[in-house]
Amino acid sequence: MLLTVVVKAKPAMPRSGCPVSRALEMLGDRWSLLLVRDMMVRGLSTFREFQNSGEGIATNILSSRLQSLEAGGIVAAEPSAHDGRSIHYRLTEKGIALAPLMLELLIWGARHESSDAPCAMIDEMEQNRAAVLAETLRRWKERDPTPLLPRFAPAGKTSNLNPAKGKSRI
Amino acid sequence: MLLTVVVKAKPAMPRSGCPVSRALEMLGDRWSLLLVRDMMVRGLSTFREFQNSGEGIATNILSSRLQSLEAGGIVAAEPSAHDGRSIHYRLTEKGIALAPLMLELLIWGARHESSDAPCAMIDEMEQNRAAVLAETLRRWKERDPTPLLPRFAPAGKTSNLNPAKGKSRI
DNA sequence: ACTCTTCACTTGCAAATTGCAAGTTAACTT
DNA sequence: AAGTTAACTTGCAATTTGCAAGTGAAGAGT
Repeated sequence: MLLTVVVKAKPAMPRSGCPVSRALEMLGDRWSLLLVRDMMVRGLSTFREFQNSGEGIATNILSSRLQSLEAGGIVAAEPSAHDGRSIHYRLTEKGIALAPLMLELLIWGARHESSDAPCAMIDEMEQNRAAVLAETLRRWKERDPTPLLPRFAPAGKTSNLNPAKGKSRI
Repeated sequence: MLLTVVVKAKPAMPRSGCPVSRALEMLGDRWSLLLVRDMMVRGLSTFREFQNSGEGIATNILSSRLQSLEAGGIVAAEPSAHDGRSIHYRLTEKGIALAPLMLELLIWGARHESSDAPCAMIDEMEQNRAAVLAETLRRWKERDPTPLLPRFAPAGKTSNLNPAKGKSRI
């Protein structure tokens, strides 16, 4: 049948052996890290959820990115137990290992580009990096889909990070 | 004269207010962070140096990316004092603030993608994040162009990070 | 059992971006 | 004064992206 899988344009060039360059080969585009974010901090896992995630990714691009992330060992796809149509994409260990990077990206973005993230939340995360990462890892391990962060666009509710009232002492 | 500066395709879409998304609008491509890396840890600063940096960026793309980074306030261009042709690109505060992100990217890349970075070096950086970042900041402030990291491709020499023999106690 | 949705993708195509090679201009060097 | 170098443009072909409209299999509703 000779299936032709055209995933994410890796058109020859082996680039340099610099780890930064290698990492960017996989993640250096507009969408890949956004999908990782959706899985990591917003608890999304299906095609449909990513599609409605709010950034307006085209379905063909979404499909292509999911494939390249899977090919790169960052996400794993598993069929849903309750719905034969549905597929759940989940971060692998390699994928969840992007958490520190994601956190720094988030902090930098909030500090230096205009964003809807409240300053207090960013302050808190910046001062409790380890706790945030621990909580992120916990969610991943326990398959806890509760969003760690709100969506920031549609006047969402506040974060789950503040230990004030929440049950989890992060 | 109506100069038309076509910088880096930001073609309308205001995306979401998520800080991660905003950060990726500026940095989410194959080249931008590579240029930041060149400036941050390899001490490069001129067009020519970036061009010969080893990743094979095309000159028109390089030009376009430098413009977008400048427009985004991440780098600043200043004419060379000694050579009227030459322009030095230097990270701004906003740019050097990407250091933690860059470090995590480097660590992740080295750990999870094949790279030429020696494990010992990565171990060291991972355990001394704060020191590495402090040294990076110092270099930036003092305009010290000595590479913090080697080029990893052409069998370069080892890092400047190891305090064993180096003068700087990081 | 039959129809209507929903889910996860494809496909076709136009528009935008990228990469390559070949200029161009002003500033050194000899 | 001629040649070289730095920093870019320009033209154009090859990719890649984005949009709209399918497709096929699995569930839901009746």
